[in-house]
This record gives sequence, C-alpha cells and structure tokens, in this order.
Amino acid sequence: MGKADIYEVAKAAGVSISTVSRAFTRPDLVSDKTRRKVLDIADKLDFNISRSATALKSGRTNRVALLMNEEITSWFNTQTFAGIESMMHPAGYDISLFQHIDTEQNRREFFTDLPIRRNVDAVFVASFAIDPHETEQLKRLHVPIIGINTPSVDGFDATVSIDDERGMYTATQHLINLGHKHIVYPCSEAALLNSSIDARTRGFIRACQDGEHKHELNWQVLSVPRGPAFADSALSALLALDEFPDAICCQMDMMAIPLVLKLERYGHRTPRDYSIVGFDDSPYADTINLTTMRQDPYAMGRTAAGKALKLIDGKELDTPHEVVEAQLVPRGTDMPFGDVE
Amino acid sequence: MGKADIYEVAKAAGVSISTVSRAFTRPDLVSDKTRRKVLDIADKLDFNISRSATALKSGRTNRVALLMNEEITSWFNTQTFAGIESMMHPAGYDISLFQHIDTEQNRREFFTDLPIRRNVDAVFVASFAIDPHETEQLKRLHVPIIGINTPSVDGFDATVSIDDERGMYTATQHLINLGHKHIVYPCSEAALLNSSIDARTRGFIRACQDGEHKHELNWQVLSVPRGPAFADSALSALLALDEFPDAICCQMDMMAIPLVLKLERYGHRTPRDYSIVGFDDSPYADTINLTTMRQDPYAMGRTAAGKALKLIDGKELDTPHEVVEAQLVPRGTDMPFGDVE
DNA sequence: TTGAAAGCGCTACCAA
DNA sequence: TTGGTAGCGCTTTCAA
Repeated sequence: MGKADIYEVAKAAGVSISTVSRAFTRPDLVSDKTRRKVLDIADKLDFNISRSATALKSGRTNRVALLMNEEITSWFNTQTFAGIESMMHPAGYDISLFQHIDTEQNRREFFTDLPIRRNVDAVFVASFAIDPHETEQLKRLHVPIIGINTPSVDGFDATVSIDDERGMYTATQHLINLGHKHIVYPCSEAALLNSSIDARTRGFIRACQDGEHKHELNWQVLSVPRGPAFADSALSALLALDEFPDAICCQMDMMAIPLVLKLERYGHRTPRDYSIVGFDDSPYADTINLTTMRQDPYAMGRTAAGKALKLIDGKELDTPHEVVEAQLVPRGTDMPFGDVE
Repeated sequence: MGKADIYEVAKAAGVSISTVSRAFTRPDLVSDKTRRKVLDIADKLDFNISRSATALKSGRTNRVALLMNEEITSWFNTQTFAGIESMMHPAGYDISLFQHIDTEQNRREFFTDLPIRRNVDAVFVASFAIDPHETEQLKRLHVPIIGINTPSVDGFDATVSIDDERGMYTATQHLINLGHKHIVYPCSEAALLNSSIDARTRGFIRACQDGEHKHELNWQVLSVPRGPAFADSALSALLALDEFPDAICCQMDMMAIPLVLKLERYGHRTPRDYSIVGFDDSPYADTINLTTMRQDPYAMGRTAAGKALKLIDGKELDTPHEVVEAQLVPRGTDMPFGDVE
C-alpha cells in the first residue's frame, strides 16, 4: 500500500510496464478491459505517473517561468498570474515565479545566473522594461519568450500589451472635452522600471499639448516619490497647490481611489468640485463610482499563455504581437466643467 | 552554442560528468580550479543542471501543491500564496496551484484522481473545510500535509490558523464595551466551505450572548446570498431594517469598506451615526480609516512553509500546530455610543 | 580530488 | 493490442 512503482503495478495487473504507462498517457492504445484493470490497481496501490520521469524522458520540463516587477500581490500582477495559471495549469504546467526583478541587484543576479536555463519551456516577462542585453540573455535559454506589457516587442517571440499611452491620452482628452482648464496628473516615480507608468505619463502630456492648440489649458505633472505613501504624498502636493485643479488625471486607480476618499475630508468633493479619472478599473473603483480606463490583465495573461502553448508546440502564431485598448468606463466622478450637481 | 549536455561540458572542461555534476551541487568536493573552469565552460555552453533529472534521481519532486478555495485573486489567497512562495521558491520548490476546490465537482475530481500523487513533496490546504474522508485521501499521498486556517487539526501534520472565533468575539465585545445596544452582523453565506466565516459568525453570536447578561442588547445576524453583489445585498438589507443599528460588525473588510462608503450616500455616517468594525485589515482599510481586526496571511504562509520544509527534511516540529490571534486595530470608525463627534 | 558505472521511472521504438 | 528494451540526464557509490 502506497509508494508502489510501475513494476509493482504491472505485476499486479499481469501486464508489462509499457502497458501501464500507456494506460495513463495513451489510453486509446490500450484495450478497455486492460486499461480499466490497470487504472484500478494503480489507484489501489496509490500509483501515479511521475512527472519528473516524464519530463526527463520527454525533454520538456512542464514548467514555465514568470518574471515580474515587485510583488505578486499587486492587483495587476495577481490578475496576470491568475490568467496565465488558468491556461497553463490545465495544460500541465507549473509556474515558477521570479518576483522583484526590479532592483538592480536582483536583475543582475537573475540574468547572470539564469537559474531557469534548461529548466523551463517558456518565459513570461510581465510589465517591465528590459534592456537589449537582458533580452539577449533570455534568448540563450532557447525557449519562447512572451512579453506582457513590455515597452518593445524586440526580442520577444510574442507579446500582448495594453496601449497605455493611448489609454491615458483618451482619459485626458475626455477631461479636456468636458471643458476642464486646470488638469493635474499626480504621478509616482517608477520611471525606469515600469514601462506602463512611463507610457501613461507620455499619453497625458501629449493629450494636453494637443489640447492646448484648441483651448486654454493649465496642466502639470505632479511627481511624488514612489513607496507605500505615494497617495498621501500626492494628496499633500495637491493641497499645497496655489489653486486646486478642476480635474485630476491619475496614473492608476490606486492613486485615484485614496485621493477621492481623502480629498473629501478637505472639502473637495467629486464631481461637484473637480473631475477625476483613474486607470485600471481595479477593486473598489466601482464601489466609489470612479470613472476610469479599464484594462483586463487576467485576459492578457490568458492570451499570453495561449501564445506560449502554441509556441511550445512549435506552431507559428498568426499575430504574435497584440495590442489591446483600454476602455473608458464612465461612472460618477466626472462632470462637464462649470456644471452644478 | 546552446543546448549542450553534461557530456559536452565534461569534454570541453577535460573532466568527467561526475565532476561537472559536483561542480554544481557539491562545490566543496571539487577543487577550486576545476570548479571554476567547469562553471565557466558551462556558462559559455548555456548549460545548467536539469531539475527534472535531479528530481528523478533524488526521488524528490521539488514541487508542492497548494489547494485553495475560490480564486487566488482574493486578498487572503494572494497573501497566503505570496508568503508560501517567499519561503519555498528560495528553497528550490515550485508551487502547483489547485484553485476552486470549493465546488462539489472540483473536490470530487481532485480527491478521486489525486493528480498530485507522487508528484509533490508536500501539500498545503488553505482555508477551507475538509472532511475526514478527504483527509484520508491526502494521507495516501504519503507526504506532509500542512493546513492554513483549517477548521480542525485532524489529519494534518502541521497547521497555522488564526483564531477567527476569538477574533470576532473581541471585535464584537469592543462594540459592546463602547455601549452599543443595537448591533447587526451582515454575513454573506459561505457556510459549508469556508471555515473562517463560520467561526467568525460563532464568535459574534457568543459575544452577544455573553453581553446580554450585562446589558440590554439587540443583536442580529443579517444573512445575505454570497456572490459578487454581497455587499450591495447587505446594504439593502441594512437599509430595510425598521431601525438602523448603532453598530455594525462585519465578517470581513470587503463587507465593511463598501458599507462605509455607500451608507454615507444614504445619510448614515460613521462614526457620527454608527460604529463599524471590519476583519482582515485588507487594502483600503487604512485609507478609509476603518477600525478592524488585523490578520496577516502572508506571515501565516511563511510559517506554514517553514513547517513544510522541516517536515520534508524529515525533521520533527516543536509546535506543529500554531494558532495566532487577530489584533484589534483601532482607527476612526468607532465611537462610544451616545457621543457626538 | 576525480572517474566509472549503475540506476532513478518513465516513454517510445520495434517486434510479436 | 501488448511486451522488451534502450536511454532521457543526472547523482552517487565505489575505486583509483
């Protein structure tokens, strides 16, 4: 009872180990009666095919790597992970997670040692800037490399990305179209490592520059240090302004949500006193009725995983590189400038 | 270049494959010069030890299973996962995730097929009720079984759990001590599968029953269907009450936070009009200044993983079963009954 | 300190 | 449909 190997099962079933193996992995090649008997005995003996042995024999690892910025606990990372997992797990793959590839030291270590070399069937790179040298290193793994929200498609076999720049352009334009004249973009500095954040800032700036041609516009990027208190820093910076803006455009909901809640304590209420839009449509955005740009990292994870599975199988991709658009979700934190509630 | 096996490395380095192997896994058994040379050549040839082969040879899988209720995307599950990962990854283990072991069908499938049999070195069971038959099935895996927030320690080699019942007792008592007379406990039905929720409800009820002996008390459990709209259901149920309560005790922050935000739209403001306490100290609890019971699933994950690693190594645990207490985090949503802001 | 060789548990080829 | 068998890439005795 317990710990039986394939030989014991074969003996108990009166068949060869080949047949036991086939009963599990090629059921169609085994007669119904034999297969049933084998599986039955295997169950009694607590036997199962060893993934390690299968992996060794097949030359596949049944494992993929996922590299991410920061912690998996952020909304974006969790959703991405869950999306990838939802495709890869049923396909028999485990995900080997490498977090915090966002510090100089971790990056160097990872890309020098390349601990995943020969040990994964594909690599996902989620949402961070990666330089050409690092891409070269990944190529030495000789496995498919799939990017999610990477700043460029260079060196990637497949990518799926949101158009952050355009998304934020849309959000900003929305505020400008509502007639707002004084727009502030509170922005936590994450510049070097998170491509999404940079792209969004560029989108805001471009929309404002375009808008200036048609309307008078007073806009600014309000940069605050990153870290756990970035929202409070942004709050202080906003309150320290000579004149409070009539619109706030946020790089992400995690900035917008605290601002909406805390500005109220200082007498600034949305949409009565100012409009605000977020980005992500992350948890509680709906609860506080935040107008925001929706992106769906879970779906992006699934798309990326689908591409990975095809590439692992040696198939060609019809569209290796996909770009998705963020969608404006109009809710209750924006109003035409000058209107009264 | 690329895809070299251990023989090529051995040849290029002028040593045997044994020495190559040792250079990686037993560096102390190889002379400095030889080791350096081998590792250098291995790097040039993009070689690395195969985990599959190591696993097969050693009899270990370097993989653990994590079974969870629902999606990994919930706050509790993500934190738990991240905690386990933070210990297991550096120790060389991948986590094979099994989500949604909370439907009758998924459970039956999982515990019948036992897909992890012979394929993991340990199993974590996170936060759900598991019956004796299922525990028996897990035992057939002949690997350590570690529970996180399981309703009982029976059948587990180790557990780490929060005392939900006592935590909620404390929260409720806190409200009673503030002098509140009319306390409602909005509760989403998750009864059968989530042991924590049940225990918390019991804690609330017991605290109220104890409190009744000393004060007059009007308390009730307000049960609403589970699902994505549970907070809105609770909101409706609260507003439909003949008399609005002066205190609300919530099974979790995800109930409390929407209630605080939405009740305000109906003129009920905390702490002016009512006190409310949550449970978890999850994201935005601090932002809205919610008084709540803090638990730390990340730390529980780490503790559980530490136990798992010892058990995998065949060591005995000093304290296989640990219970931690939730801590009251006093913030701004509670006030002595009758006080004016 | 190093090398030779057996064998971990399986899959897949070939033969029956 | 089934069985025999080589070999996947490594680790680990044992011997040198």
